[in-house]
Amino acid sequence: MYLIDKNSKIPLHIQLYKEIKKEIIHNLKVGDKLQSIRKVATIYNLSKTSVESAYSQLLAEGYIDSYPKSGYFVTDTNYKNFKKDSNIDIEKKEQKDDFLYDFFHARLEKDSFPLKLWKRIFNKVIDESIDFCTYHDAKGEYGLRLEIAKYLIESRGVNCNANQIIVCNGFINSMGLLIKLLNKKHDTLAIEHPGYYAAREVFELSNYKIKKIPVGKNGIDLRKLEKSEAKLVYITPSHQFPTGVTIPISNRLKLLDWAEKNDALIIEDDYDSELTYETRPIPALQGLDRVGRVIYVGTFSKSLSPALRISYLVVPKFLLEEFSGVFESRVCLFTQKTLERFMNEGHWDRHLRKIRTLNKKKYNLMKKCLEEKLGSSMKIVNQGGGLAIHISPKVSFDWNKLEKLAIKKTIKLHYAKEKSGGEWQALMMGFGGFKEEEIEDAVNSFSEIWHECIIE
Amino acid sequence: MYLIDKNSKIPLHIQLYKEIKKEIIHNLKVGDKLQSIRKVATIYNLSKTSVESAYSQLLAEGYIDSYPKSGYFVTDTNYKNFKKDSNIDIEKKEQKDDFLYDFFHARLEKDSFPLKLWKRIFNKVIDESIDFCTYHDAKGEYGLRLEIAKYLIESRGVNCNANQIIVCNGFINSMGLLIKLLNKKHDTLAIEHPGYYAAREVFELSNYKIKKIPVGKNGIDLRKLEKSEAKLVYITPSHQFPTGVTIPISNRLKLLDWAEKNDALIIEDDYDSELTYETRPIPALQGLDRVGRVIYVGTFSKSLSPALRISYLVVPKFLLEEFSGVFESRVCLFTQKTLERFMNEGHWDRHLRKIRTLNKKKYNLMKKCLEEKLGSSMKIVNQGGGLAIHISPKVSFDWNKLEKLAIKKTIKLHYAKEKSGGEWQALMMGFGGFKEEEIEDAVNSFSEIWHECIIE
DNA sequence: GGGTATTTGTCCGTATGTATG
DNA sequence: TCATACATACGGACAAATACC
Repeated sequence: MYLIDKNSKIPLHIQLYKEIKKEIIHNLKVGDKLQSIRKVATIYNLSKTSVESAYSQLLAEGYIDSYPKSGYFVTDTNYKNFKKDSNIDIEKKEQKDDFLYDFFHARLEKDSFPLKLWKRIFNKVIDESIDFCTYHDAKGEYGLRLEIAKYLIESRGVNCNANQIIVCNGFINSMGLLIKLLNKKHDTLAIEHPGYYAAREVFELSNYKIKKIPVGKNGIDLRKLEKSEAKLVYITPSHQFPTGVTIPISNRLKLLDWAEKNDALIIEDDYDSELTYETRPIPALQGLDRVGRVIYVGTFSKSLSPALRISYLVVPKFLLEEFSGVFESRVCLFTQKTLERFMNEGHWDRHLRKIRTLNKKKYNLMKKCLEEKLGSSMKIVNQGGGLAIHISPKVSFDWNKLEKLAIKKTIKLHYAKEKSGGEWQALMMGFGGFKEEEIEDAVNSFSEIWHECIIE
Repeated sequence: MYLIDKNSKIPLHIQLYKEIKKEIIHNLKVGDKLQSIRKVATIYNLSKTSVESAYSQLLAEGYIDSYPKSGYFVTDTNYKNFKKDSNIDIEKKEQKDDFLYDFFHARLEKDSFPLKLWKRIFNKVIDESIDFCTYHDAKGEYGLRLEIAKYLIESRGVNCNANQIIVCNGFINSMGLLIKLLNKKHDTLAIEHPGYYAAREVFELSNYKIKKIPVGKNGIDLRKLEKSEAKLVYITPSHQFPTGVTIPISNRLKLLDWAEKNDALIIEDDYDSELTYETRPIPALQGLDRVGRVIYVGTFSKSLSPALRISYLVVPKFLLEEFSGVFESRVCLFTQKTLERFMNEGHWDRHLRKIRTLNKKKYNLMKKCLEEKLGSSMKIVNQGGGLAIHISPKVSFDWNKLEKLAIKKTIKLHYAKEKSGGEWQALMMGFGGFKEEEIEDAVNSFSEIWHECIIE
């Protein structure tokens, strides 16, 4: 006896389908005959179509077989699987630690992702019924690569075409791919010091030897780079991480010279180019490269959403062939197509303009608040663009106490501790993750613990 | 065959109306019966209403007559001369290097991806406004990992919990991650021969030494595996690729013994487990493992869509810590969340049941067609599950000619050429990518060239 | 045991409700 | 508000399998 509720919101054929499925799983044996469509329709006062459609769903899912003009019979494929009687020993989800304020520089403001828009575009994309059943271009969808190339040429002065773009799946994936390409020719990486730790770690994990090259006020020390004899260097020329310095044009040319003479390669990470708000943004180093020694690395994680998992490489043409072979597309096709359309319809440009304006406002506010609250006890170490203001104390200061107090107050601070040449210790007061209206409160909270650490 | 463009701004019923009108004028005779509304709706994936409305317009304009409960028939008033040669703007389809028939085993039937459903669930997910602005769990979303664990436990007999699952971004990415983990402890991989070339290539690319171990009728040769002294082996125990053999329980236990004694690891690739249709599927090797020597590899590419880029690893607990650190989430959050919900609401189970049922049907049809068309000139090499029937000629046969003819007819054939022990050459007649109604035509076309290659 | 009435799956046309933009 | 597209629900027509006389 099936329970069918005519007043339920659940359609009749679905109700019936579920009831019969239950019956098959619990009470019926292989080969048992189901009641005929007409019989069920009569008994439960349903139309034949409803019953028919319930049966046909069960048929499609393999619960029953149909023998035309004869009846429906329970199939032999309803194995009880391997279900253990006990429920899964679900271990507790690891508790994510949450902070009151996190001064990390490369955070995105909550709700900055254009959800509504993304939804609309996604729906358009999915209605276009692309072929989701075959494998796709290993470098990423051509249309998306084209949009990225257009953007890079126009906004970053990069010199490339769509075929040089490879869509990856986040910064680390980009680096991983690169390493796969290079590891037959390179085993040593030169990297700025202080520099981006995550890049160093990826290469270290792949057993690269790391040569730390100091960073001066004109960026990486070229003489020491030359002396290191490395043939591969990772740099952040537009805004050095974490110092924020920019390599001037003269040094850029020297760097390219170095690469050409030594048959070396330069990995240019343009990590925060989308976020800065200079009136005259610095074009990419790659655009100056005439001989194909620069590999350009970019990402949408910091400007759009880290949850999308889209980044890209721009590789010199001579390296292109190496990417064919076992490599495969890395990013969900829906996401690629949606981003392609997002860019193509101009939303990307609009989005960037929006966050740039916002970041400029936030930078000014952050600076004002810091100066007001910390006043003469602090000096600002770097002033350039970027999403953080680096400060250090002008007075005797107890760094250890600061760390402890910050933990106690659940304020996450970020230090630039590495030493390059002389001692270099600063706090990176990032504002990327704060909303405009949060900044004052955040600085206030920080100011309280800061002042406690000043040694009289 | 009507051309219906779902993207077009022209309403579907209008498009259909025009197409049918064209058909009536050019190809149909008075009294010919049109296909039923339901049939057309199914074939072109339209709603019955759209078709009905096209038909009713044709009815109104006198192209067809309706005989209720019986069908629509072409009337005798279709004067051919009033038709204007209006703009024949049928767009050219992009010419992909497409095959007439591709007998690859692991293809998905076109349109098998549940687009509508996916769209609906995606919209639900995006309306929940998750936090898209922070970085997420590096192993993959917890909820999704839980769903995968539930599925693996119940349907594959895998012994795991959600924390052992790591969401990756396709088979090669899974392997890449694994290699990163292992390369400090392993440099040699044992692999079945013949075996899955893509797995071998990934390891080769990472400079692994490869030991090819022959496959017998009980799967990988255990004695030779032992003699190889490898400490890492890649196998496909449920359906060996490409021979289709299954490792029996006795050998599975021996394999696990070997791993335990030699402190070795087993990579179990369960690549086609979702697709097969045996009444009693073979549980995973991993489920027998009591000491944590098995790494289980699975994917959604073959059962749902390769465009999603979702695969997963199940790693033994002792390896888990190694995965923290620089690794980062690999799959678009939207996609993860959508899949999580897709599984949670039971659609995954239903989807699997459907494709299994379909595959069973297709297997039977394929076998029947092959036997009918090739008859005594062929013998079936393997009969087990899987998505291909392996055949080889029983008569003198010109393999070279077959290859050439296949190219000429744009039929893509797949060979199992590798020799293991004795000569072993077979054609893998895969049916995964065909729709049910295509199989007969595909085999017919193949049969034509097959017979030309028989040497009298 | 052979013809006939009934049952049965399947295909069909139609009407109405509902979500979407 | 309106058109479009789809989901839900109804009952008729048909041919083959089955049961019955």
